[in-house]
Amino acid sequence: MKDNKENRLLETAFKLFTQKGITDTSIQEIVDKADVAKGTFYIYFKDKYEIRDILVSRKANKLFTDAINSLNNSYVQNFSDQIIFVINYVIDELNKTPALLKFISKNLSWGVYNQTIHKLCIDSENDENGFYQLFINNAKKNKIKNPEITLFMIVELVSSTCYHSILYKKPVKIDEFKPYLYDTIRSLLK
Amino acid sequence: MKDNKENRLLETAFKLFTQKGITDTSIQEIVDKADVAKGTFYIYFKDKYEIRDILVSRKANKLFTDAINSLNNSYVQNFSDQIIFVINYVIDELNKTPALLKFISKNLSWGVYNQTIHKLCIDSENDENGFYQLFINNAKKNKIKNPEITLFMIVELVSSTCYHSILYKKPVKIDEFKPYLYDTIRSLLK
Amino acid sequence: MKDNKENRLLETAFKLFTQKGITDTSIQEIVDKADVAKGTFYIYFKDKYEIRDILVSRKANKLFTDAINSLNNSYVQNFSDQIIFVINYVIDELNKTPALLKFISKNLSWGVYNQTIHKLCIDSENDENGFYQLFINNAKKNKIKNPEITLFMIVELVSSTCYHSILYKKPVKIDEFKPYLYDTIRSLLK
Amino acid sequence: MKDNKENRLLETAFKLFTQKGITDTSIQEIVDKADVAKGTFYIYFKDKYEIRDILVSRKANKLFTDAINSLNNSYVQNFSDQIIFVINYVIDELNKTPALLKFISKNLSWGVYNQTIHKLCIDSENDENGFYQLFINNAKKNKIKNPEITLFMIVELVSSTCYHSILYKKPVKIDEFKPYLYDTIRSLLK
DNA sequence: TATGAATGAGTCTTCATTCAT
DNA sequence: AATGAATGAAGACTCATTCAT
Repeated sequence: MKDNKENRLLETAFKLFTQKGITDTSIQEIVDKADVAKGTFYIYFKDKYEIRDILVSRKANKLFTDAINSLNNSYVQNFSDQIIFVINYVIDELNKTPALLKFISKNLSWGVYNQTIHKLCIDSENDENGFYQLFINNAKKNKIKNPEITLFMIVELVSSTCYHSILYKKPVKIDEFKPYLYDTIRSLLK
Repeated sequence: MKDNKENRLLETAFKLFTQKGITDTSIQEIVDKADVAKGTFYIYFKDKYEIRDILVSRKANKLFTDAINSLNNSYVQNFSDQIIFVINYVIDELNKTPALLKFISKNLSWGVYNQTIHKLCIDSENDENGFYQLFINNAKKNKIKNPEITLFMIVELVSSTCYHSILYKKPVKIDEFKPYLYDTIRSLLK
Repeated sequence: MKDNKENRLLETAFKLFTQKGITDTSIQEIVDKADVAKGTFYIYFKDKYEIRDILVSRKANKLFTDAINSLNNSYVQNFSDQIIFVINYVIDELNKTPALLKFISKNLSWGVYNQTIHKLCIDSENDENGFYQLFINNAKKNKIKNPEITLFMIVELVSSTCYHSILYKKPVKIDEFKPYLYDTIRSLLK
Repeated sequence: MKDNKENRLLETAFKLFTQKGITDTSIQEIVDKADVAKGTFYIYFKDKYEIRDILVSRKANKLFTDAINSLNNSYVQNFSDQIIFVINYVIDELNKTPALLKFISKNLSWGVYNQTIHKLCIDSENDENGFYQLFINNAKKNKIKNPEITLFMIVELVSSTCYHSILYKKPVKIDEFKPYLYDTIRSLLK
């Protein structure tokens, strides 16, 4: 990641967005902390919201790619185990950086999520590489009736419950919650 | 509900909040559409966010109360059936008014939800009346291991998936999605 | 002083004016603390500034009247001693209630002061009673060249220096300052 | 003084402050008359009161510096004469621009005055240059018992009486008043 | 590319004043 | 005489966006 002005703006915006929310972050603040002139912002971005979308996409992509890469470097073969491996990787990452969790959750709508997933798939040369492909392909082999709906439920259940469990430790902390979550996922994959 | 200025402000704010979001709604707009002077707003509310909190609480309370009342007027006896009855009632209501769904979802955090639930319980004369009590009590009788965590997963799964299914009809419409959802809930209650 | 609404408003306004200044005191605050309706304010007073003027006049009048009465009850005969007696009385009173000093100083312009003095004179049945008459008459007897200008200098010197000395204890406290002040006044009266 | 926006704002604010007082001058009015956009005001100043403080300091400093410079260019040697020379210079200046007198008087408290005087002293290379130093040093040589208190009385007497004499010509015009004032000062310096 | 002074529309908030009851 | 809900003008302040350099 080069230290050019564009990247400085992106990273500074990310810090501020996660610290105080998008609404409470002004462009003035971003350019000040990025040590860049105000006009420069408008050379690279249309407005605050463009920078937000780029960030969500970047950060989410990296998270998924890392998870898939990690899976590929492992020797996990069983389908359910693979899915839970990926989910567990992502949960652990988000548990390390709750600010990232908050940011992605607040801004990663199902639409954007789908786009992101879709992009990951079509961007990867090999169809097998993406999480979506991994899931759909294997789901068919495992005779899951409606893979897309099952994936939808898993994604929503995981993201929604972990959001609260990680950020507010309610009703229990994430480590305590994981067994219940993974049990439920396994039962959904049968 | 009387047509006094306070209520006009509340209802106008609700319309605008659901149409364009809280951030993009100005107090000027609220008072203009409510046909009330600007100063009048500040007689009744501290700011935009106070009006939001009152609305979330009001609307959510009504939804749950109506659902429980409807259950009490029915003859559904089985625990799982009761839970699904309540959920189905709420889903149908929200499906009729997607704006309400959007508004509550965006603003009803787990904390506020818990408070709302809690209030519903302690306000009711009979302990059995609230949804939370209904769930916890029956869950024990049905030997569910950790009722609170199970409820948490159900609530998050339902709210998160229905949000997308109702509002964006993705991945499928709510009517098509219901069977999958209720199956999953039943399996969680075993 | 009867506890009617008019007096409640006056006394409440005085408290607030001395505590936080006139600009920072709203009519709302006055009526709230006076436990009176907002409209009632406008029955008795035109606006904030009318209440201020009434207060200044009342408070200043009382101060001077008390001082003169005290002088009349004493056996001080010498002219300089009488003047200093009155000044000392006023200084001691203001030193007890610095809020009153601040309030009067900020609002008792030379014009209003003159009016006040004038009123005191014409309102009193006996010409000899007022401070102004006391000064002018005796000054002539004592062959002071220009009594009015001398009084002007004394009044301004006393009010200006005591304001700082009492309120800020700068450059010295009032008790330490008094000897210098009274010496100067005596030399002005020669 | 360059005709940039900052200076235009300062000078416009000064005019308005002296004409109608600070409270009755709105920022909108300042920027309108300065022919500058509203936002520009906030680039240079935090609020109305920052602009006031800058103005008081600037104007008062200039007045004192000019007076001292004028004294240094003269051949007045006697202590009392020097003090009266400076006072007379300042009175004449303020008499030319009563608005400046009003503005400084209302805002130059003893504290700020002292600071201003102090600054003038420590900023000058030669200790003898400031008015305060001039006074204190010579007062000692002239065996004045308490120079600081004497200066205090002179400053307060001069400012308070001249304020009324210049602005309201009461009880007499400044030219008529000067002899009495200077006599009093001379007697204070003995 | 890069700058940052300047803009001015837009927002929140206060508060003196009115008036129907 | 008393009320207090309602008004809306007026003010402070913010900030995304532009543009001449």
